[in-house]
Amino acid sequence: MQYSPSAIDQAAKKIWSDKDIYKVENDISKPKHYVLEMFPYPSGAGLHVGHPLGYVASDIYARFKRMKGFNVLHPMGFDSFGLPAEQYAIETGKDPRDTTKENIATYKKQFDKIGLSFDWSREVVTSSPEYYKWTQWLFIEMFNSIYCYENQRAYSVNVLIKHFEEHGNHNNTAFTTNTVNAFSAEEWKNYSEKEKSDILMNYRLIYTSMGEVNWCEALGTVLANDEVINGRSERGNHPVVKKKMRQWSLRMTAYADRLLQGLEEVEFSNSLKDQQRNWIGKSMGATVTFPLSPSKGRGVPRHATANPAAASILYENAKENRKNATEAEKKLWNEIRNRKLEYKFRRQHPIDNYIADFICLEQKLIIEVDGGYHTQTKEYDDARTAVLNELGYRVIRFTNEEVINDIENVLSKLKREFSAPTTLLPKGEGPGLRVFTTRPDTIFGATFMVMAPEHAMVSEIVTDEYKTKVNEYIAYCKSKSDIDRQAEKEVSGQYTGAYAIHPFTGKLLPIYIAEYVLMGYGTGAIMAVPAEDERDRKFAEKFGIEIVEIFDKTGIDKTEIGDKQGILKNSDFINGLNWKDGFDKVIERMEYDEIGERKTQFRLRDANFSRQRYWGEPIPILWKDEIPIPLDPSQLPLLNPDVDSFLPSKDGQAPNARNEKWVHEIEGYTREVDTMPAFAGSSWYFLRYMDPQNDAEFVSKDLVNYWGQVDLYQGGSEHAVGHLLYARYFNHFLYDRGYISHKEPFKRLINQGMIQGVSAIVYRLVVSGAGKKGCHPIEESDYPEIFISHDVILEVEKRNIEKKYTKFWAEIENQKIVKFTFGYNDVLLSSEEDEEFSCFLVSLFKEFKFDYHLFGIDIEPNFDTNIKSNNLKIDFFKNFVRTELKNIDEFSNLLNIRDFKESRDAYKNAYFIYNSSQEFLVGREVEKMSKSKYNVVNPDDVIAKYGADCFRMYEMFLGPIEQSKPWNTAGIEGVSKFLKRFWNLYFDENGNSKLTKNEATVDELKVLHRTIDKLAKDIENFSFNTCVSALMIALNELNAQKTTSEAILIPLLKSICPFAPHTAETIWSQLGNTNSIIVEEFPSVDEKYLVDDTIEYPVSINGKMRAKVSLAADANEAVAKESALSNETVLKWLEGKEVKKFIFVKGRMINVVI
RNA sequence: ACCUUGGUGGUGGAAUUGGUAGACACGCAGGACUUAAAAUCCUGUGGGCAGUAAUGUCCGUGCGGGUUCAAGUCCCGCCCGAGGUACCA
Repeated sequence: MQYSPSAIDQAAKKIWSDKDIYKVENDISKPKHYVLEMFPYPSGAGLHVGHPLGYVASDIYARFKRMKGFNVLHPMGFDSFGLPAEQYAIETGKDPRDTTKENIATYKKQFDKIGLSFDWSREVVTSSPEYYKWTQWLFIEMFNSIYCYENQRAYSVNVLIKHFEEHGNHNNTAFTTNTVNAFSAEEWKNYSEKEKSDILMNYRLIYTSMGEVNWCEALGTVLANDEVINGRSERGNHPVVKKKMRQWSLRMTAYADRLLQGLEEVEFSNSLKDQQRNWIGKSMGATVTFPLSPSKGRGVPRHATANPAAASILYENAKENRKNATEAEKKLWNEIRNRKLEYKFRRQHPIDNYIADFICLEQKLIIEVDGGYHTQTKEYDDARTAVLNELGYRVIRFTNEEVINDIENVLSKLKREFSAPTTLLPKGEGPGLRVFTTRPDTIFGATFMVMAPEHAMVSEIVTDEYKTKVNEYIAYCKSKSDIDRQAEKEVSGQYTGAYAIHPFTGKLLPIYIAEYVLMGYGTGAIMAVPAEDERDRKFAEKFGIEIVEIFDKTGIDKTEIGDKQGILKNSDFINGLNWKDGFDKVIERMEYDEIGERKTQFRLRDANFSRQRYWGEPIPILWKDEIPIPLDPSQLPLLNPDVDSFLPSKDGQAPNARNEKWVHEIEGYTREVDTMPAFAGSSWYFLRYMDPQNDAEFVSKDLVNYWGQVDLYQGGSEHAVGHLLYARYFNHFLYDRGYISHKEPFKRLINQGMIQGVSAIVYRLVVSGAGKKGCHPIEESDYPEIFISHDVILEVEKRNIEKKYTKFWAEIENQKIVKFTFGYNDVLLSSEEDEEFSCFLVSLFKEFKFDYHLFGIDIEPNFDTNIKSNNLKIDFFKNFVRTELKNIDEFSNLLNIRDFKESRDAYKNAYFIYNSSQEFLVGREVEKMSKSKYNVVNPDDVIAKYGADCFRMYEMFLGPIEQSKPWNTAGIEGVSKFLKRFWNLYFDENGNSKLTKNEATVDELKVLHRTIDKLAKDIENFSFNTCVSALMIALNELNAQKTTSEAILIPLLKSICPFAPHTAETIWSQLGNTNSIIVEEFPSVDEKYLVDDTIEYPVSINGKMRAKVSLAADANEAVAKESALSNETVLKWLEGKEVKKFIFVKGRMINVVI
């Protein structure tokens, strides 16, 4: 047989399919090894060259392990629910069930072309009912589970219900982040079904709550973050707003600590662990409440209700009273302390000139217990009540007997009082501004407060004077995504006119709103410490706010100055302490003063588990009277209903609502119409591969015990915090509920870098409005598309000071652009240099006949008019579209305008701004290869030309697996030549075997065993590029030695098998073997060929390599010194100098210091 | 902005983890074979300077400092690219 990649591929594949070589048996007598790829989404564009990088790598690993005697599970399947298929369905009306099937078929064909050793009998597809039946079952399991924070594990919700029935919610250890009113067992029993359901909803691991979504009114649908650009929809440029909707959520916060601890027992890279740790974001700190001040005068902390003149005496008396509490007082205190009645009570609390027995400040409710220690007259009591009422307090009295004999009645009376309306508190005495800080020790450096612009309290505290400005600023922030807000380089913010009061110093701290504070983190407000925080400092500098230094950093090495160093100063009672001691002391004081408390905060949020989409698992819930009831598992799977369109229903509900018959299929109930997110199915699929056809369980216990953890999980680092955390959470949950026997799903994880695409970027000019104050957005359809050649953009960019601006305003006068405003900086153009560009803009406007109305400018359409006061806003740099690579010339980056116009309807009438050579260039950007970015390169063509093995080895040869790099076929010829020469090592030009029984020489054996040794080590380390190099080196050396010995070439053939299985298999069978080489044993290393008798030592002078000396491998330092110092070159360097130091590292090098 | 990660010849990358920088391959240049081309094979190939040459010598791993006998590798401070930032998967 002649060398021919396609013939080799076919021959090998025939042998494998005849033998069904990849079928994996559950043979528990063999040691197992589970090698898994991250679940691919079967995109309509088919597999691209980026995917196989990881697949080939783990295929090599799996084949290697198999040849090493392991029973290797190496399955593949498809994460086939998701947005792209749905989007395609909306656009074309095609059923995603069909398109998904087609896409999967394409993928499988492509996988097989590459020669990946998957056992397709174990294929798992998330969108198949046989699979999602179990995803739905899991939903119900989680819905019916709660998490006990004391025992750190999940239980059935029945455990909690039983607890409620026996004890109410006293000593309830179920995890929740909500506040739940106290109730007794008796009360629980009397609650309605709805009330019970609502209470349990606080604890279920899957629960409903209100959550925010990106709502696009024009499209009538919820958009993914991906689909929103600058506050507008990617499709159609329509406005997008945040809207509250009822959502299902996954209570991941319950597992925050477990997910953190679990990282200790897995072999992930440190960087990946760091990413997860940072994502979970456990931080220790404190919440502090800063009282608010009215805009004029001073407010006081809410609990400081005593008459200031008498305060110190009153506090002393109160303390005394607490010590001498009566029996009734003690009993009542026991029942109401620690928020047992939801609200906080204080006892013996001074108010004005009195001391109340018990007081709830939130409710302005005072409880007096009569007949106790202080026996006043009725007149006195009445007078006192009158005064308290005057101050806005309600007073409720109980007798000693009532409390002692009928406490239940007392408590229920109290609860009734809570529901009575309370008057709103005046400004400055309100609930205060609550902040979370990880650095309570810096509290004396706090000189201002910053709230997120969307903080609910902003509207309450803003003074009339600042209302307009604050609203303008809020509108500005609304148009930006959280990411954009944080990425903003320019500091911005707006003063509200209000002040908070520093709880220790009483100083007034101005309250700002600013985009850099996000509502989603902590409490949505911060105490700003400009001395210690970079962003706070910048803010303070910009707004001229005082910066109080609080750390004395003298004596600390400049290079080491960082956070948490130095000794506290200007900090009252913590002066002279280090940060940690200050930290503890401040918290201690805050807790005593009841203005704050120690708090552990997680950044991790509960995961949203609802999608208002069609193409996902229907949520197996029925609603009856606002109560969600899970389906009985026997009714699963709940299939995706047929719908007349994949768009949302008329009232904005998920598409499933369109099929009303389905929604009301079961009488008296309404079906949940939301579906699950894509991560539902992909968070547990690795368990299903063990037992893919089991219809009775999601996986049998025996099989999960045998296959256990995934030994090697391979996938992209883009899944570091999403998929990997969800999957770990699901696995921990299943472990807790006793379904599987291991907590962590993935033992070892290798991150593959991405093969990136090089997208073609067509820049677009967006003219969006007019007016000095802000711009009035106009719809995309109001004017035609305008595209600009990339080099023109670069030209504009070059003239800008700030490199990354996104906006500029142009003022136009006498047909010339006279002034540009970039962001906040004015840039005056020197007329000469910018003549050309001015002209381009003017001609642009002429091209459009400059219809001002078109641009939303209300002004005479006359160029000679002075229109200085009206500004156009033109966005360049974040406005671009990507185009298919076939529309451009890969080398010159010229756009084929005709093809481009054809590619979308919207571009048919587009305008193009050329460069001075009348050319139109696209920009190129290296980014993730993805269908949506039109930068996909398909592997099929490569395989057709070079064969599967060449493709496999070339992908490996590109570089380290974990590194990302753009796809480039430049070096593929080298690998192709290698394979051909490798074939020619075994066969002459007539296709006859060249192998002989010649005895191998020592040199040949050295080459062989060093290669095998290198391969075995590098495969374990997932370093495949060096494996390919090693094989190339081996071939070069064996060719030079004209090796024909079987003793060398047969082991070599086996060692290349994991990398180039088609070539190895075909050579193997051509040599007359009838079994498959895949089941042969990987050759082992003979250590004796790895060592050399002599070593060539490099000799350095002062660290620079100057000479070489050959020494026996066991030479000692004395021998080395003698040899080195007598070397000619070394002597030349030594001339006139003495040897100060001689360094000898055995087996490595020699360094002579002179 | 934050978290993670990377930056080495014209290009992809190697470097036993602190010890000969540029393995292996592409590309390029020159040569052999050929009427010619392709394919194949051979030689050279980081840059500067000196030399006819062998060779010698200086510089050189994004930039600026530092530690060390010795730094691509460790430390400090920057610059740039990529991934993620919770509904792409």
